[in-house]
Amino acid sequence: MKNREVAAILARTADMLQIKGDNPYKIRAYRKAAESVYHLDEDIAILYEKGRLKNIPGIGDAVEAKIEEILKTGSCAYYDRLIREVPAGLLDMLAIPGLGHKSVKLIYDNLKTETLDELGEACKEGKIRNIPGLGVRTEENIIKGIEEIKQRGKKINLGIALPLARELLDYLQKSPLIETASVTGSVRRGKAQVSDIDLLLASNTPKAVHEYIKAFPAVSRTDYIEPDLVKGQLGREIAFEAIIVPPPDFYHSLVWTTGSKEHRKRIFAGFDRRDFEGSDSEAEVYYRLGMDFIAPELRENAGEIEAAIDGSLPKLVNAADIKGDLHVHSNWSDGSERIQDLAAAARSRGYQYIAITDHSRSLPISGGLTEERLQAQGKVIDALNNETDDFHILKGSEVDILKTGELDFSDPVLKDLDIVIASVHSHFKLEPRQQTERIIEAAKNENVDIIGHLTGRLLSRRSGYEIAVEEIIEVCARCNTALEINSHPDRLDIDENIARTAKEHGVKVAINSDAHHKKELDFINYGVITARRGWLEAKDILNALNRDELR
DNA sequence: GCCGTTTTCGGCCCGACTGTTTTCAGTCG
Repeated sequence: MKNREVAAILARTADMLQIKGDNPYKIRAYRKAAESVYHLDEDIAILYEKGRLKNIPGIGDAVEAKIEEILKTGSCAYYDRLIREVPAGLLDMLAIPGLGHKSVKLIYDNLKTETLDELGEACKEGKIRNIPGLGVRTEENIIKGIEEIKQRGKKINLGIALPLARELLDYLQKSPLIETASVTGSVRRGKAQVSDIDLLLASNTPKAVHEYIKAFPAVSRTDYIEPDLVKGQLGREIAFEAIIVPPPDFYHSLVWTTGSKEHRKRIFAGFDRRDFEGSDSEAEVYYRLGMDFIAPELRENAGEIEAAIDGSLPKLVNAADIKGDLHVHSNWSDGSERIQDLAAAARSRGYQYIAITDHSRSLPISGGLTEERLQAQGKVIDALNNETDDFHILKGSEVDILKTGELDFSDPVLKDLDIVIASVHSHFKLEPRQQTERIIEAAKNENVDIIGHLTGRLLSRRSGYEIAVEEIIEVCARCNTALEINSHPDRLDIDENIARTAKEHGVKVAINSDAHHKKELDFINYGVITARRGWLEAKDILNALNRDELR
């Protein structure tokens, strides 16, 4: 049982209690406990064995007992009882934007609709508008929300898929039955969302490999087996495929299965599988194809084949090129760690600098800083910087772009900071023209260095706001304002396409973690993958600069 | 249900928008 799964049970407990209309503070307690468990640095099972669960903030006697039960049995009686009281479909309804726990309960009490489909039907029959407190707009909103959910399908964010794929890969690589193994498919190409996890294995004993795969603890089901293929499920909802090939075919198959389909179709046209037998690397496969090695992230038939033939592929940015993180939240706003602890974590990653960029005052839920507190924070940072020469904490802010395009701090205050990220956190539904102007206004401010999460998309939850991206990029190019690749796996915003456009216009890109916990500094890897998919090189990246160059 | 450098009981981040109302509850960030 992983931290993530324990956290999910606690979070669903909170959801069900909320639908039932239980004590709001109890609900918040469960949410907080779920958050804490999710962000633990250590394995919760190990903490439990050491008897240290109660050291976790937000976990007291009651939740401790439940976690103990969950670790031992996979669930707990309290949770099971709630499941019987609250139909699972009601939790799905919470994914509809604008529909919260109260409305879900209200609709259920009146109509007894238990699933998304039933709810959709009720809307179409005009039954929602008859419920006191709800109206036609709510009805329309629900229909739209359900459509969006259906359209998204069952895609998984890379942030979930990649760690799982690596875990399974680790396990497979330990087996003497398997000569070589790799993650492959869309996960290997680093797509922000994938539909399944694919692995490629080289082995002469596929049958024994089947048994070995089935024995992996996270494999919950194997439902399709052929001599060279195992299809199944990891955990409760993630599909995987393990493709088994004879060792001499491995690298050809790796190129083949990594895809994309369009890339594969074009490069292998006119070739035969036998042309690649015995290749000892992917580079050799590409060599036999008459072109340079193409990094997996580029294999989308977006010009990479031509570039590989004429030797003009970009030298893609690597994680090792990143010299610091320019977007991190401390416990001065909604982060959970002290500035010095974040700095220590960044330093141990080999960074030269970190920027503390807490929220500004207009975002009260996040504990946004007033100008006075921002100045006080600056003094704390000065003092920390005085203690060391080989690492630097930059004074920054993630300042809110207000509805008008004005910023949440005055220019003199911003001018004093080392780095300013301007981001939209409110009024997502402005007219496209107004929304575009609003961001352009911020990008033009000479104190703004970076525009944060440009489109505001949240993968699987919310599309970005409607803006004229290219127009904003042109302004950024003129005003020397950078764009952010927000590396949070729920955002990956800007995406690879916008990143590539930015590069073409000469706009620098900052790859930022937006960490709220020191552990989340690791998110940067997803940002690097996205940058690579956008053809970016180290010279395009703001925080690939050394500390002195950056300043 | 958690927590405590005045508390083992009585507190527990907040402000704005939306859609429903006709003064406000629900949702969001």
